[in-house]
Amino acid sequence: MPHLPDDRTVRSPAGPPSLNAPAAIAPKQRVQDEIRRDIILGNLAAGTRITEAALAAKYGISRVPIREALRALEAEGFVESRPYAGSTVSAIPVDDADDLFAVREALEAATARRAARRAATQLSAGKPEDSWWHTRRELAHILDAGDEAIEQGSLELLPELNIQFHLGVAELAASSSLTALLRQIAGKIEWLYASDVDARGKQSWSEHRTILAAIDAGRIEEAERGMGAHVHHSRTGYLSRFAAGSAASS
Amino acid sequence: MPHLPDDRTVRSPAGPPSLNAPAAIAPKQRVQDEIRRDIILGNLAAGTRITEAALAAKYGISRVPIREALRALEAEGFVESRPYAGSTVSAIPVDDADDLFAVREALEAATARRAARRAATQLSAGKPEDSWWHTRRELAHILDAGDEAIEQGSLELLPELNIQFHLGVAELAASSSLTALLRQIAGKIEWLYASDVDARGKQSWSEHRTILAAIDAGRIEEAERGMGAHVHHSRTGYLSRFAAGSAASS
DNA sequence: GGTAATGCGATTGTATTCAATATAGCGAAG
DNA sequence: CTTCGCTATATTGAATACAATCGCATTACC
Repeated sequence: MPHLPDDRTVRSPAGPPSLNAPAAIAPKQRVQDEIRRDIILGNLAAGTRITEAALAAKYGISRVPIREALRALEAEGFVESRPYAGSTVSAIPVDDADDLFAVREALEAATARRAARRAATQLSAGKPEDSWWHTRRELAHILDAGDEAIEQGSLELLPELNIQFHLGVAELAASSSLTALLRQIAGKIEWLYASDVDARGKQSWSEHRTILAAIDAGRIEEAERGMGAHVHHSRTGYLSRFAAGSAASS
Repeated sequence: MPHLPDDRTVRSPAGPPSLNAPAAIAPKQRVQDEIRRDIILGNLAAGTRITEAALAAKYGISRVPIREALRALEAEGFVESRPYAGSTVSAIPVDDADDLFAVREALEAATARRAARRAATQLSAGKPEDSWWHTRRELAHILDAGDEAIEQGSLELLPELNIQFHLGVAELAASSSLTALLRQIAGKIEWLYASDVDARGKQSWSEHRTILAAIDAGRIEEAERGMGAHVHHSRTGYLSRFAAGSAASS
């Protein structure tokens, strides 16, 4: 964790507790993200036994938030738990890669279409909701950040930005069900791709602006087809690179 | 602890504590299922504010397992929580119905294909794993129970059996990722269908045997197409019945 | 010597208690 | 009369303490 130089056990004694932004994320959320990150990056190998006490000691908090984080990660499919038997790190779903991409293709095409339809509605009404503008602004920032990361050669930032972009589109679609599904799948995709961080995404990042433009203009069909093709490119790219023995047959 | 109607400290005085089946399900799991059931059946209306203390009092347990159950339900999309602001029952995802069915179609076609491919492998190897036989036997029971329920006119059993069948097929596919996704979607579909329990499934139940036969025989393509068509029938049936204003366009 | 019962340690599940935060209600100023 | 600010209470988040359960090693017994 090189980017956390400050001691995180310090209780932020100075400075306002929270102005308007909930900047101080809850410890539960923090450890959840941290553990998931460790799993995705391979710091926690599949099958590793996880004890709550060890995590509690590691992060300096009690077991209660650790438990909730583990339950959330269990729901996300990163750990598996049995009553009174503890939790273990799940196996990387490499066998499911092709199917996960297939589901994601249908899912993201749906979110893009919904987002474009909502944008068209907002445009015709002339009175966009501010939540729409908020998400739209975030997406612009994400696209800029990705371009800058590519220019500066810091490609390690792309995977996270990629997820944020796709989740942002799901936000524009204003469908909590689809967003939740995408979040679950995106985690797995990220997990699959983690070992090939560099070669990924750079070529497909530019497609994001095209997709977002179609959404903005309310071109429903174009947004749907564009997103479907985008995910499909990612799928074929992954399969050609890793040659997963999954069903490319028939 | 003002009053404890039933004495939960009693330790099942008669009978062995647990033979081989973990019959005594954990309270956490029990309340989770109970709350989800209440939400699906409409006993808890959308937008209802849920307080942990009330649930703890209702079920006679402390807040800790209640919290974990709520977190799990949050991950499943049935409740929404904000830090320090409590949880509320989510809205029925009626607007997402069409998209959910679309995703489910891709998902279940994938699980059916995987299941059939696995069956073909097991057949050619001549040495099926016992986990496969276990799930396969459960599926037979489920199909029989469904037929019997239809004969006896107790259609209220069909929705649960329907979910169990589809989850069973996912089990045959031996993909925890896809199973988790299907479980999440199935809950939503069940939620959507809850108001129309009777008219549902009876006509499509017979398709299950055809699909399972294709899986058993290892006819991969037939299984995939059969399951896809099956889900598609369900989709059009739902849309024609409820006429959701979702995108039937293009 | 092998097998099954049993005690022990480790770990998870639950209860209780305290701290942090948000929301509702009230009062005062404009 | 409206609106802004503040306090008061209710509710969630976290920490500590206790109980229940599982796995394993030891040991008694056949």
